[in-house]
Amino acid sequence: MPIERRPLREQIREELLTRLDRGDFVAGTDVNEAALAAELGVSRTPLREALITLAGEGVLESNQGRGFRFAPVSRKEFRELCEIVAALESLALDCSDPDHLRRIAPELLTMAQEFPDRIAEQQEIERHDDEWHDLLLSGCRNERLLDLITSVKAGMRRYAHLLAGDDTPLEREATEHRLVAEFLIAGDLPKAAQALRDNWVNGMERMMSRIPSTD
Amino acid sequence: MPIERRPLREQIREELLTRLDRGDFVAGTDVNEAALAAELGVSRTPLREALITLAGEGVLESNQGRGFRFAPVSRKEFRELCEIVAALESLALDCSDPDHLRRIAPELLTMAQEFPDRIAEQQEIERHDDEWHDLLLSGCRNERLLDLITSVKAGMRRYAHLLAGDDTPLEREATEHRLVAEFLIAGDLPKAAQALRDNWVNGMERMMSRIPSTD
DNA sequence: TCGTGATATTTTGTATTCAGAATTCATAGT
DNA sequence: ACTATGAATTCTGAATACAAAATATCACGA
Repeated sequence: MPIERRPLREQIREELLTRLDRGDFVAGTDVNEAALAAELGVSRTPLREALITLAGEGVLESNQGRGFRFAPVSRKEFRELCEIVAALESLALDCSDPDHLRRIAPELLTMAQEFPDRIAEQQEIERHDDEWHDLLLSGCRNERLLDLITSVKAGMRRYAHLLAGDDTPLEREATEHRLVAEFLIAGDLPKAAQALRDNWVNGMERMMSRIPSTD
Repeated sequence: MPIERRPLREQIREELLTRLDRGDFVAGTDVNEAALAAELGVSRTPLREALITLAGEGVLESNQGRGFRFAPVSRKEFRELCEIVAALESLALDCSDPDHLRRIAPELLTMAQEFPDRIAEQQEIERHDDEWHDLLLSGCRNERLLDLITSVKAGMRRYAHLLAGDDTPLEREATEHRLVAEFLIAGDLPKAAQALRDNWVNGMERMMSRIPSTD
């Protein structure tokens, strides 16, 4: 087996994203490069490279002379991101091999049904949801699109911890996933794509109230 | 007036993109950081920051230990990018204020009609096309989406110089722009969005033959 | 002639240093 | 008491230095 060797900047980026998921960072606050670098046990150089990457993904903002800060959250931006991901995942479905979709549809249905319990940890729920979406898009032949979706979703991670601890979304999520899977089994791609978009729109509406209304 | 002060990495990024437009770089070749930094008159640090940004936009690829290289072009990827931009611009139209669209529609029509002559320089044609699209999206309220479109289009610049010197696309381009504008004047958003998508699809098909078929 | 391995050179990835901008703090003047 | 001014400090942006990895060079032997 090949042992893992990737640039520090990528490892740092991932570490920062998982910390973001945990809600370790407060939106709107600025990054102290020296302190963060020391905490991570790296120098400022690869840290800054990771910060620049994250800024490109919308996780951070940068201002000349005053460094980086975690981009503030807002309902407006969250709505914007959901609209974008909905359109992109819908497109990904269009770019997928219909045969492949039919083949994985049963698996998607199973996953939707065995949706984790509401007592499950937030992290577990998110992991399960991610896996479902990953499987859904596994047949997409547009590689650039998959990369783009990953990148945009990184920008959404700032909102992850705001959702934590809400019950109602769960069964709703499961229901919609089931719906998408059933349409795929029936071979009705347009309906599946529509249901997928609805999933994002509803998810958005559901979470909206938990986001500070700074706008 | 406030004098312009932006980070070196951004200026470098732009310089590299304009050189890309000119076809100065050969796709698939790797970047020599020291040489390029010297040529630009900067140190490797901000250059690398720019390279990392461009890698995030798909202009470059990076491999552990062997630095950056200009991402190879392929018909497959070009098709993928066109599909993405078509979907995103179409979405941007959906996110736009209908009143604003009606208001700018005449201007869009005018611009489509006074499309630059075929003897105009390639650079001029591209500038005109960009301006048209910028105006079209000027009413989009989804700011994140606009940023994303800009970013994806940066990734497409690698293909810009491959198109240079082709005549036929010109009037076709103008026709489609006119079509979109006319639908907007008529207030028929869905048709306009469809025409816009067609513009990208047709543009893609037209250019396809000029891209080396490495895939 | 081709391949193999040791050595030299180049180039990247990361750390460190330096200069200048932004911020903070204290002090003087109103 | 409050504002303005300037020094001190902190932090970023950029340059330089260094270590490790990759590549090139070359000698040697099958």
